Amino acid sequence: MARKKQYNETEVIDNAMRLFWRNGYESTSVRMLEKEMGINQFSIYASFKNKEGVFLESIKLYNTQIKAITNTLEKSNNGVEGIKEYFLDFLDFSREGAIFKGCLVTNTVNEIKEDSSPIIMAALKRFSSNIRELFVRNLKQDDSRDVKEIEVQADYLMNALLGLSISSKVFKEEQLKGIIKITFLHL
Amino acid sequence: MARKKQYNETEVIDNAMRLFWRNGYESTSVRMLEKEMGINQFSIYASFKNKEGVFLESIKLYNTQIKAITNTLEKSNNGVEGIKEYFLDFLDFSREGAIFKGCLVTNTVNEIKEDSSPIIMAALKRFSSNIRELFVRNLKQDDSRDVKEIEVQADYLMNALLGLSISSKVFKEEQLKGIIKITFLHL
DNA sequence: GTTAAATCTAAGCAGACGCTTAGTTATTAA
DNA sequence: TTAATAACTAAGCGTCTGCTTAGATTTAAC
Repeated sequence: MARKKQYNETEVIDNAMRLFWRNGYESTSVRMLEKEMGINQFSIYASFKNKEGVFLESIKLYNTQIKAITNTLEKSNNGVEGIKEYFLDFLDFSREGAIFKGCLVTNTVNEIKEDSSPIIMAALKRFSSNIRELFVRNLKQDDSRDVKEIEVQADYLMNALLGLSISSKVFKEEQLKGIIKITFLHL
Repeated sequence: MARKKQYNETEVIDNAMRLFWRNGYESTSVRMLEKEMGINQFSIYASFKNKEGVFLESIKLYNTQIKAITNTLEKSNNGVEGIKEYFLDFLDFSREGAIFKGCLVTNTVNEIKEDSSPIIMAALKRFSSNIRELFVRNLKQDDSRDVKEIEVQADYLMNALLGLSISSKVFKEEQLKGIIKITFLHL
């Protein structure tokens, strides 16, 4: 029989994901992935088929890691307050020290052209639609809420969250806190 | 003496800008610019120095074109209502038929890495800071407004606008209208 | 008409891209 | 210990990148 893989796939994908996150999809080269993942190009292609495959696995891992936050949202019965906490947790999750990297998914949605990478685009849309559904669920917990308004409010919250992914790269942390405060003022 | 340029610089930049807008900065190649601008690579480099130069001129032109919208904002005394109109006008400006291209500046901020293109990044920051100042100006028109809150509200509005640049690529037009409506509800 | 200068076209540079192939090394079950 | 097999390294494939160079063409002042 043959020898076993000398590396742990989850570990090398974690490195890949962090690189994509910092650097974007297109401008991350396979040579860079090689160095960051610590394995040879051949091994990359053997394990993940191609660059797109590495990215899809990165999204999966990102999803798993962000689950720690979404889980508290999923299990909370705090309605709007729970969503607000999610916003703050997300900011914490998306930072590396003082640097905010935004949301990996949002970054990539904004970068990728639908027709050049339809598989990636589909994965990204699935991801964000899941979060929107969590917002809807939490909004429904508040009985006083107009049912017809809930969908619109979920869109509004998604818009604010997408905005934060960019704002966090430009604004100071204090400003971000202010933005979140106002976003939830009238909900 | 020598012959004159066979092309109008503003016209070819208009074509370049539209291509950057549709396609992003990095993934727009000089060969693509050649075809879209309708002039040879040599002429591109002779007139604009390099790809970065073409983009900087594109931003300038974008700025000029969006001035038509910001001017009404600048001259209006409608306070918050004026800003709301700006949001709607921006959506109209950023569409090409049924396709929303987002804001050229926001798209690029999200794509570019600060240390790889500092000149471009500086130009982009200048642009968005100008818009924020317009928001502050309009918010101040409303006397009942808490002065300390104005800066935070301007950040909040910028966040919503940045969000719209992405949302418009993902959500339906009806949803966008709903988002804008709620964004201004409590202001 | 001549000359000078700036335009134009088209070919090509070095380097980076995603991905593959050839050949060596290590590991496992018989 | 052997033989099979998969992971490894390293070199290289064709194509594209931003940018330059060489040479022909056009224009305008003298």
